[in-house]
Amino acid sequence: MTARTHARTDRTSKAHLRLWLRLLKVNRSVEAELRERLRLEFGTTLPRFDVMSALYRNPKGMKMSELSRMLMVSNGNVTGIVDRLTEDGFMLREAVPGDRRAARVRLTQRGIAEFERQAAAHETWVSELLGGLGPEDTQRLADDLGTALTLPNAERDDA
Amino acid sequence: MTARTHARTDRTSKAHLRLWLRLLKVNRSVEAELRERLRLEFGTTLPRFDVMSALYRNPKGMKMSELSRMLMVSNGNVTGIVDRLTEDGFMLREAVPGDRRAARVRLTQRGIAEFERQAAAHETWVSELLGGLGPEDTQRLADDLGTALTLPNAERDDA
DNA sequence: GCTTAAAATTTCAGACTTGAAATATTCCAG
DNA sequence: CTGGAATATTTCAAGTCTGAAATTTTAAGC
Repeated sequence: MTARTHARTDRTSKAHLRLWLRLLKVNRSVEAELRERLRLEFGTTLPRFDVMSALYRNPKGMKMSELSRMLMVSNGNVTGIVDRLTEDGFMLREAVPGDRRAARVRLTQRGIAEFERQAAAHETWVSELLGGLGPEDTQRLADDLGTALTLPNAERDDA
Repeated sequence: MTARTHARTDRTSKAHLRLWLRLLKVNRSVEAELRERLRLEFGTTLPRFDVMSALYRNPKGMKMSELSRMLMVSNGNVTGIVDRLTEDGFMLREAVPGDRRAARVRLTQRGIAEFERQAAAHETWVSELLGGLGPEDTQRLADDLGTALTLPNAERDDA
């Protein structure tokens, strides 16, 4: 390791750090705004929206563990959110035929209808909040972010 | 509004949405990994690290409301985190001379020393996690993200 | 001086989140 | 078929987070 190598490494890690802080700020700003609007317009929260979104894309339902893995949150966390959404009549737990341990969760008709209203507004809001980026920059950013992660977390679920 | 305009608008908002989902995934992956490592290596959490980081950059201390604004979290949230960090001897509350409502919070010597250890590891980790990006991509991404937000949240605090 | 609005902070209830422990069930080697 | 590892989920304690209400102090107008 020469002094020159150290300098280059250090500069790169500083750049990575700067990028991370930017990313964090954009993320927090957008999330804060989305949270506020979901609360005011639909009386719901971001985690609830996320769960409903995952189930909307999987009409046949998902096991709790699948939900947990896709959303990258803990098992216990999903339990509580699904509990509350179930109380509200937006989803329900079904038994899995071959396995009495597992439960399959899916949206009710009411849940589907409600989510469609929310999703339409959500897409508009996101586009508004990221409005500073034209189509080309947006495309390029999305692509670059796809290659950003070193971890083996890049699953093919965003086709 | 012609059909053509609608199509272009729709395509752009879909691209924004795709970007937002990518950003969310990168953010969650990196945060999950950083949280895990902070817990295992230092027995601390991301929110605690964030508060200490803000105070490290402001050695003279910050008011609770300044902390809250900079970190984009609620006032009540900061209160609890500062309480616990104070119990641990990493920071302390001082009276503000001219204003008996306000309190200034700053790191203790022990807090400074502890944060410096954490920050060094943190920078290494972030760079490792974003290792898929070379210096040029990193720079460009950071710049693009800086122009992403439409909201008036882009303060000049990341020099 | 008095009153009232504004500002700084804390408190609070409720939701979200984690990691670990507890439960229940399935799978499998012997 | 039986004991134990593995899997699916829930429960739990503790911390994080929010938005609103309460508290305390300051500032401003009259």
